[in-house]
Amino acid sequence: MSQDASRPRRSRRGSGAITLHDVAKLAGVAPITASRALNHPAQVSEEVRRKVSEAIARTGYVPNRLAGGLASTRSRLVAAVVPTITGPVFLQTVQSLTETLAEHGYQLMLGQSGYDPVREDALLEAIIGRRPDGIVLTGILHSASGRQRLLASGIPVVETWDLTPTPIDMLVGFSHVEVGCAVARFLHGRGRRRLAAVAGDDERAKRRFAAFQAETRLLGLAEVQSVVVPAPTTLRRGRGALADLLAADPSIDAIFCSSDLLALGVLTEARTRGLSVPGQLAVIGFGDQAFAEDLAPALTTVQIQGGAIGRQAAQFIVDRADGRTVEPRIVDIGFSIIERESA
Amino acid sequence: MSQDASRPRRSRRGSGAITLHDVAKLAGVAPITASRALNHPAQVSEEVRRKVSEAIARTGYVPNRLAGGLASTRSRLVAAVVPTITGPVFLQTVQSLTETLAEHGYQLMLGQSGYDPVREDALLEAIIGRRPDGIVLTGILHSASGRQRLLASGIPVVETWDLTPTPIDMLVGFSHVEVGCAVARFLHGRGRRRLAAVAGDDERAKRRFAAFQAETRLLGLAEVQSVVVPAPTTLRRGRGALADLLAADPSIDAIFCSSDLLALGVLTEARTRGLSVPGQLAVIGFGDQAFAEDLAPALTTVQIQGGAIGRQAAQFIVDRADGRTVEPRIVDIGFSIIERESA
DNA sequence: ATCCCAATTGATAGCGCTACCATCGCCCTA
DNA sequence: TAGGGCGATGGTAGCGCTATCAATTGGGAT
Repeated sequence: MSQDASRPRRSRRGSGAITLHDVAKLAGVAPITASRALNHPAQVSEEVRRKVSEAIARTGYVPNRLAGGLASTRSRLVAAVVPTITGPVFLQTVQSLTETLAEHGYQLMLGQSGYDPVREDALLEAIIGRRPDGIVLTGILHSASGRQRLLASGIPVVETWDLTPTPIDMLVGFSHVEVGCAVARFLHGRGRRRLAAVAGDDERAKRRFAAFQAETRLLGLAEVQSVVVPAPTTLRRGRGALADLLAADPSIDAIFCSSDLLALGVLTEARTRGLSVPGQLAVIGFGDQAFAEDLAPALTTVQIQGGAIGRQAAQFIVDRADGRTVEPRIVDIGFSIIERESA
Repeated sequence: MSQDASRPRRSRRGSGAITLHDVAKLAGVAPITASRALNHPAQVSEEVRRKVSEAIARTGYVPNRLAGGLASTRSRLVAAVVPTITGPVFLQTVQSLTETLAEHGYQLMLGQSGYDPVREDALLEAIIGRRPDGIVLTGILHSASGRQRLLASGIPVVETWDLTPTPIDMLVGFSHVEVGCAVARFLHGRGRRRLAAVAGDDERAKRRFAAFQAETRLLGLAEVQSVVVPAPTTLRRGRGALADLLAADPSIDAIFCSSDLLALGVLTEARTRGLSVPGQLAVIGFGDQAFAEDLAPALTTVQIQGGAIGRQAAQFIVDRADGRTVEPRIVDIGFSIIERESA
């Protein structure tokens, strides 16, 4: 009787929500048994499972994953970092990443690194503080200090959309160098001799461009005309780029664009100038956005399986979280040139 | 001496990472003081602040937000739900949402509801389980049971991209009905008399279309020709839609498209058919995507300040989290018709 | 000197959950 | 019958942090 007489010294805080204890009480089992019924159903009897799920249905209980994560050191949260979500390039990857993770009970945290290294650092801190079970980096060249922090955090990291010999941890991507070479050879094979390029000013686009240029030289063609446009690549930049390119050298007969949107800009500008594509000018894009195949002329472009990248990245993280060893840790997803009408 | 002699009965688990206790010890203060130095710096002396930040720098400590969230019932996590991230419509909103939240120390969790109500329910459960400080719903008509769950969770909810008299909680959007009416009047004012529409089959697009149709009748014009295209709206659908529309009635002189991408499809198809825009056909889009202004002809379209929606939604949630009362809880962000060349 | 108040700092006790170990039957082997 | 092994359940003790209250100090005000 007296055990209850003295009011608790401090007031309870808590959210007031239904907890696992409430469910357990209602089901007539110990809290830990209720926990097992949810997380390791094979370990409890059929009857317990039934009673617990009944109690959950009756109470509308939703497990507190913060508490679960804290106790088990598994947050079931995965962070994805993109430069900016409005760039359409990584969307497919983010989408399939989200979906694949959801299938395994993981939730995606989205971070935008923007173009500011200070923000990038703050973002990393915010992410690591949430103790995600994995971090997916897409299209970002992180600072050395960021790399250091990621390493120190011990969180599985998947870098994507690139291929480097020394990944932080795991990697799924493709070779931008090979893309550049392949496009140069492709255009050459189509009889084009005066190649030009519109390159975004991000690291990867530059690498594609450099390889494109190198391969062009190897093929004994004229020096590549080029313009570099600041990120993000837009239709407008594409229009402007063609204008600049033409002003510098009206004889160009092919253009490799750093993105499909840029290519659409080039196509648009070419049309307004009465330049026929592919007759006078071949145009090839990069990304194979959904709209590419339905343009007039249909856009020839480099296709990257963005969805496959996301799925593989998710798989990497799930495997790692389940304690499986991930081998090999580098997956080259490849690319292909989709021949349509524009080149 | 003996206090240390008996080993702890059970092995420690823990992540092995630096904790606030380690930092506090190094700084020579109590853990709670170190906590305050971080979270309520005004409450501690200059010296403590200095010692603690020094200890943090030396150890590379990153606070565990799961633990913090559990203890304070404030996760500093905000969930955003979009139908699919690959639809470009909400990107601007998601971007500004992420950014604004980041400025206030919040992180965004992204969920895709897809088109499957079962997944929607699972998503809601995953979200609520994380105890976010707010949930932003964009462009989704959630099931009644979902609405119920959100209400029961007590988490602040912001619905966006729409205007309903009975929001779950807070709302920032605009009237799709007004958009439909305004576009009809706009086209009428431009001398168009045989209006047509390409509508996506989501709830909002249908409402815009219905209003467009109603207003057309009010203006005494001919019945609106229309096609409904399944989500997601793509360039291809736009091309097909124009073909269908023309087949049904070659005399149409204006088309209201449910998205800019659809409009681009219509523009593309019109061009391949030698139909002049805006001469023979006026085209008006919806969304004012970045590319709209640089098309040839530049696309006349309905502009929605997606970024403003995201910012306002973030503000709502931050205000609520800070205990401020949010009033009014409904914000009409409006829209405007951007006149360019296509209509 | 006495009291009061504010400013600092600290001790305590959880937040809601799960890892770890212990316990309890029960059946099987010897 | 004793011992061993296994499956199911429970008790305990935290995960790393912060809300709450308590204690201490150092001035003013009286």
